[in-house]
Amino acid sequence: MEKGTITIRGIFEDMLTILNIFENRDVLRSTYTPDYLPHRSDQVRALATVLVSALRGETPSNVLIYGKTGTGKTAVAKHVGQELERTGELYGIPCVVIYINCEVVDTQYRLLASLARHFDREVPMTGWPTDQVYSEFKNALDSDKRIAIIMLDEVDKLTDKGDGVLYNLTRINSDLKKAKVSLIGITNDLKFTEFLDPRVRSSLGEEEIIFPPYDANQLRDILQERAKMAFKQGILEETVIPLCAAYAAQEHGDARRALDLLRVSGEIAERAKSAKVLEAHVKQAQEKIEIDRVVEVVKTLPTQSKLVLLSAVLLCYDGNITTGEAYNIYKQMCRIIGIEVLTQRRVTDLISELDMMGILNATVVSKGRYGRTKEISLSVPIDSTRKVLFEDYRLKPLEEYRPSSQTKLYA
DNA sequence: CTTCCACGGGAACACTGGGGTG
DNA sequence: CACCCCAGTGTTCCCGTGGAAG
Repeated sequence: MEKGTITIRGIFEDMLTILNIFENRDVLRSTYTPDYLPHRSDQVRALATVLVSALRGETPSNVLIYGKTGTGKTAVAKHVGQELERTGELYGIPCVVIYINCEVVDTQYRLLASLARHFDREVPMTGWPTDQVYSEFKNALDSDKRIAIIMLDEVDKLTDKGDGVLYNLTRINSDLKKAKVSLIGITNDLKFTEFLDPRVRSSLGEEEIIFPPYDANQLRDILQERAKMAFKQGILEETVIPLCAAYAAQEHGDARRALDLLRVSGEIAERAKSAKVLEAHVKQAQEKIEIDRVVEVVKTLPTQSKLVLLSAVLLCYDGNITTGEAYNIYKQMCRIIGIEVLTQRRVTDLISELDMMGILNATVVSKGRYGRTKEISLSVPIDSTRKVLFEDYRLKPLEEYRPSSQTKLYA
């Protein structure tokens, strides 16, 4: 950055003269739902085929939708849902589509509560017994003749006790006099059903729709489609879109990722005052996205997890880390900054969580006579992680801390 | 075959933030 | 108001278990 000698005068003119390469940047955001979904007509048709019976006054089968992230599950489901409601209105058949994202609403109570609130029933955030909320919802729903489609996005995120609600919901039809319910579960966890109560599994999975990942060609089509709306004419170098598509195809064909990449590439080009978006910008964007992701995740970690991560960071300089060593360092650091020390049991859980988030890599290794441990390695850039960790004021005192070698197992 | 260490499942508990009731 | 009920969450405690070095 320059020193504080910038001239204020003219600064805005300067900024405004930057070529605005975007026509409409929001088109590239993940919140934007396009009207046209390339390469998904099979899935749209499949879902519509199931739901059409609602318009004939029958209860549609429950549906389970599988597919990795960014394969268009949510977009398709919402789209078909809207279309169903619209058509229902046209024909005078009351269809209600309720969309719930279980990543936010992730407990039975909250799920039932938000369903009830959808029918304008007042339910407190907490406090009631669950069955009371359940019957509140049931009564509200049953007050009229209608068909309700409940879409549960990311059902797998419903925590362990979640299958209790699912079980109730799949059986709710026998309790209802006038209304009918059918469920649409959306998940990106292919093994989700293995975990489920068999009764729920068979009922929820009456119909299954698979969303395969996009290949590079399909991603290119999608990007092309959006780029037309997002950028001004002739701004993109020809290789940009294929490159974005190729990168994203490597990451399990995630369309969201591809769009992000394209948008960030554009933003980088814009900031570099380039008249065109070049291949190099895409490469920069790829790195930036990865780093941003890590920084964001690490920053929002709870203190204890940060501490555990920090001990891994400090240890990773001398090769592989085992839980035992990491735990010792962790303990010392807790004492230094006066934070309560968690049990080893808990710490292994925290490590597993970090593993899940892709910050660490932990694999169980058996060292024969010397027992069994998890071998930990960092899977993120060390230095930026360190930096982010020390941004937390509670960890600040540890900046000088060096793990003492007395913790080595063999004396 | 033994031995050793941490893994990881499950139960139990403490605590939080809310409600209803007398 | 005091008191008990409830769901949810984070934690500790207890314990059976894996598996290769010795």
